[in-house]
Amino acid sequence: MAASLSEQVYEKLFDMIVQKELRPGDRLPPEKTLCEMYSVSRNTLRAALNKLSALGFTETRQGGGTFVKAVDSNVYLNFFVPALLTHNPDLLELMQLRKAIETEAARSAAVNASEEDTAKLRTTYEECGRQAAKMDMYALAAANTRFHAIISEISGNRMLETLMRIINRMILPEMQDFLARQGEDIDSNYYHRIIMESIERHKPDEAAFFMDKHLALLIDRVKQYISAEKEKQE
Amino acid sequence: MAASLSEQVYEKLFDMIVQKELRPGDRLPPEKTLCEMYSVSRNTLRAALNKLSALGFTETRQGGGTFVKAVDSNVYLNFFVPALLTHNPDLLELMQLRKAIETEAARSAAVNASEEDTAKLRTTYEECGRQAAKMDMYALAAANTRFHAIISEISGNRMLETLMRIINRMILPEMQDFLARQGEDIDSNYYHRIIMESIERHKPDEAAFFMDKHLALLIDRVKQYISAEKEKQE
DNA sequence: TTTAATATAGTTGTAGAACAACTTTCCCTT
DNA sequence: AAGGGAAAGTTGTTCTACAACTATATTAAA
Repeated sequence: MAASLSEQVYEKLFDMIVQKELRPGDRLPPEKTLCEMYSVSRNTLRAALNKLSALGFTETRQGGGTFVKAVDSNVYLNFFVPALLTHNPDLLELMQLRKAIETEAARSAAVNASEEDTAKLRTTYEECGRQAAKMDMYALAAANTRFHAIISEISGNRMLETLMRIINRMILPEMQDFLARQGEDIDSNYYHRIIMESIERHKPDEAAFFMDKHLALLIDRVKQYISAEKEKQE
Repeated sequence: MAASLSEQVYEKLFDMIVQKELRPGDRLPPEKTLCEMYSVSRNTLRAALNKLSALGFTETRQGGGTFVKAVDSNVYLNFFVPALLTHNPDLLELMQLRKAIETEAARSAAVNASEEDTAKLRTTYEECGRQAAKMDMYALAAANTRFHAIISEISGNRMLETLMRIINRMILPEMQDFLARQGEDIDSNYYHRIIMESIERHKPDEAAFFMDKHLALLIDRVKQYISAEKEKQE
């Protein structure tokens, strides 16, 4: 079950990009040259380049050349939107992934947080309180998301931060609907406070523990909500 | 700034899939027919099909045809990968992400593990022991990776599992080098055992706790190793 | 009749040549 | 030195041909 030729060429170019032999901004050799390098026809080679650019690794300009792209994750979010239309994303799996990442992020945040960081976090925490008081569930969900996003920023780990941004964007609409129908969201405020305080007091294990509990509870609520919806339909 | 022809064709086919005119499992018309439908050459059409399949919407079998794929969460990971790879993560950030995901995976694994699962896990655990005894550090690293991969499989969360696969692929070469220079790896065996036993006894919090400690220790070791290397260079 | 092997037609993968569309480079004119 | 324009270079598209693989239909055997 050998992979197709174009797939093999794709893998090679992919590896070169991943291994930083080709860096963002670099221009790939012209197609003719690449054809000779890999001993394939131009059709085959172009299929490989096509895949690279479809996945966002490269960008091709007619007459100009093919360039390695420096990707910011937001570009990919645009691709998500249509993808979401074709499939109800498994919300629970996503939320579990989120729990994994945020728990670790909270731990690191408690280690790294500066005065500035905690001030920003507290501001957003208070914003959440205001929106909750106003009972504006959509604004509340957005503020909650910001609160969590800030923690992942403070963590200082760009990978955690980027993944969180992506996951949040995927989850947010559904969470907003969920919250709007629930009508209220009391516990979040409590947990947010003790998570924030743990971070302020530089207590990594505490922060991680509360974050884990906070999100586990949220997942349970969503589970209950989903199964209640199912019963309603029967 | 008109989009290229192949891009236009891609958009049309994409819309048909999103709008459910083409449903998962459906076979697209043969390329010849599609060429006539859109009045483009086969190369151009194939560029469009290529993009669809690169993004995971379709699957093409040589001689068989092109079929619409049932989009599952793994599709989203196609978008994660570039974001992950081009962010130039350093090893420590990756390992922290790994710690986050594996800790959560261990927790779920302890909930879900069947008899079969734990048997498989134990087999791999023993394999690790054999390689350690033989002092074959490269084989040991590979076996260790399998051990962890199995846990993420048992978790039952496809997102965790796939992310782990990706991360492991990125980390493995560096971990092999690290282990080879360290010369030995005693603690892993101890932690693997208690993690495995926690999963066998269906103790989620225990499994998570030990996994977290196991990987935190590993990260510390790598940190020491890196700073020692730096000193050596001065 | 059913089944299995085989031939046939249909479909995708790869190759190569040719030209169109667009960009970059270089040279010439001013 | 600056601007304009020709020339060379590069990617986009078309066309033809064949290889590699699959699905279907036909035929022969049980």
